[in-house]
Amino acid sequence: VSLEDHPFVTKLSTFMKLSAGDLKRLGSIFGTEKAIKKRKDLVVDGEEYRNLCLVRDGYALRYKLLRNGRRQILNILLPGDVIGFPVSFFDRSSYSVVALSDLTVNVCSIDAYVRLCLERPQFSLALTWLAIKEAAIYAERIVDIGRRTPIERLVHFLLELHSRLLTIGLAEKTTFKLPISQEIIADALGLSVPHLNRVMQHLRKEKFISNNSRVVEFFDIPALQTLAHYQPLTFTQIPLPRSGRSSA
Amino acid sequence: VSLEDHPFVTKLSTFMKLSAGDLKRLGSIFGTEKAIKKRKDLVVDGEEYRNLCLVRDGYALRYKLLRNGRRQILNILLPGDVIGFPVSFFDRSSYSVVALSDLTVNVCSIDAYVRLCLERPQFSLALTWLAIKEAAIYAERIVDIGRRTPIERLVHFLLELHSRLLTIGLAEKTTFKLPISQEIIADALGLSVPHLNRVMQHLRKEKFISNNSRVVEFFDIPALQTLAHYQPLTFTQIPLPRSGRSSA
DNA sequence: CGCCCCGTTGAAATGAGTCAAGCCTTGTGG
DNA sequence: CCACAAGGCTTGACTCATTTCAACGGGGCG
Repeated sequence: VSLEDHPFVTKLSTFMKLSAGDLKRLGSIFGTEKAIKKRKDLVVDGEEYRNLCLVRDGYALRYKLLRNGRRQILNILLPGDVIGFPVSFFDRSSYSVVALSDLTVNVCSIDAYVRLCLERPQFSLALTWLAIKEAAIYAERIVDIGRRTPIERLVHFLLELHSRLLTIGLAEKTTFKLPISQEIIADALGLSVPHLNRVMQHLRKEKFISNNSRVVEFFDIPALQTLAHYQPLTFTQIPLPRSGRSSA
Repeated sequence: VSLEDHPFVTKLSTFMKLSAGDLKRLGSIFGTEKAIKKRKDLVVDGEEYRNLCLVRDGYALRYKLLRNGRRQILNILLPGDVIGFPVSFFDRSSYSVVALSDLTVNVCSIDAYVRLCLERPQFSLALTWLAIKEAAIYAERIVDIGRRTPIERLVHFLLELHSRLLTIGLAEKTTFKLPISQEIIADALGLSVPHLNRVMQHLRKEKFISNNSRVVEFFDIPALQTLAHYQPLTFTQIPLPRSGRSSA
């Protein structure tokens, strides 16, 4: 199976070079493509899960449900993201993942990936970089929820989503499709649905954004970035030696 | 320099085996031990930082300061933790790190560590595991701040800190030294200081914990775990082949 | 001895949640 | 093709948890 056009590869390419041989090995591990139906649970809180699972197409949700029925959404998984962060590295999951839309994914066990890493260490570094990126996204969410006002929070969330969609080619410069309901945004930002709704209306009224039928448009990105204290971050390249020591 | 008794090594040992040769190579990279004064900035928001830096002794704080003067604390860095997550992997930092106490650290550049990884891939996997652990801590913090009540939040925070201190041998079964002020806890949990104070008093009054001169004692850990929805997590071992392929 | 940090307390103000209802849109089945 | 159902969006009124602001006390450190 060829992975060249896989959004995961697109993401990897932003911080490392992949040789044809690398791609082939990746393909040999992530060969099987799997279709998942909307609403299907991929990971269940409390159960064991030990795979890397790459989203090729569609959206998913990583979340935790508390006893009192409250839900906190940790992240929205886009094409190229890894289902299995961070749960595959613990004896059992503490989060759930559910498909938001119909999904196609490529699955590979942790064990198989580790074997690949021992053979080609750059893949292990790639995994580190991805885990770090995940941590960085979470860190910004903490700041969002902990100390930013609801308006700032929402804007920050939208800017981040836009930026992530851009890197996998699923957004325009000032516009993108927002594939999620307000309930989901509220649960991601630690707000109630009515309040989120009012904040959204405020943003529309003040002409910061428009938002019709799940398409968001930013009217003044620099202003929004300032408002939300948004700092676009660029990854460093993995500092691999320039020699061909790791080619096929 | 010998690292055998370094809390970082203690942490690594919980999920991988380190040969004598591994330790020696690690020592060759993290050789220099550095003393840092209390209150000294280690990482500054907006500047470049590109080191792994291991805390051997003392405490530090990773935080972000917003324009309006609000501060969100991302994590409290304990002995064995890595200063440089996640900022060393981006072109410039978006967080600051400051020493909470006098500190001794071992520093190593990212480049040097990556060279080590290419030579011994298991170190690269170790870094992945650590990054994942960091992400998992952040994830729980998101749930804390987003959807747990202030009491749950505080208890969860204390349990987690206790568990982290236990793995590096700095806590007793039901007791530990809490090296931080209420202002810091408040900024970590997204609460105001007066309110955190009242929540703390509540916990004491209800005989859940005692807390004198920065020593915390838990009276009924299972009850506290239930109260806070706390799920202790155990890391999986890195699934390295049992053969000695990676020995010195 | 005095200062400063830290913990503590109180009163008042408010932002955000809750509950409940209505409407609009989308998808679906007859 | 229409009718209905279901989910998602919007609105309002009310409540109260939490913040804010301000002041005080104690204890350790210089």
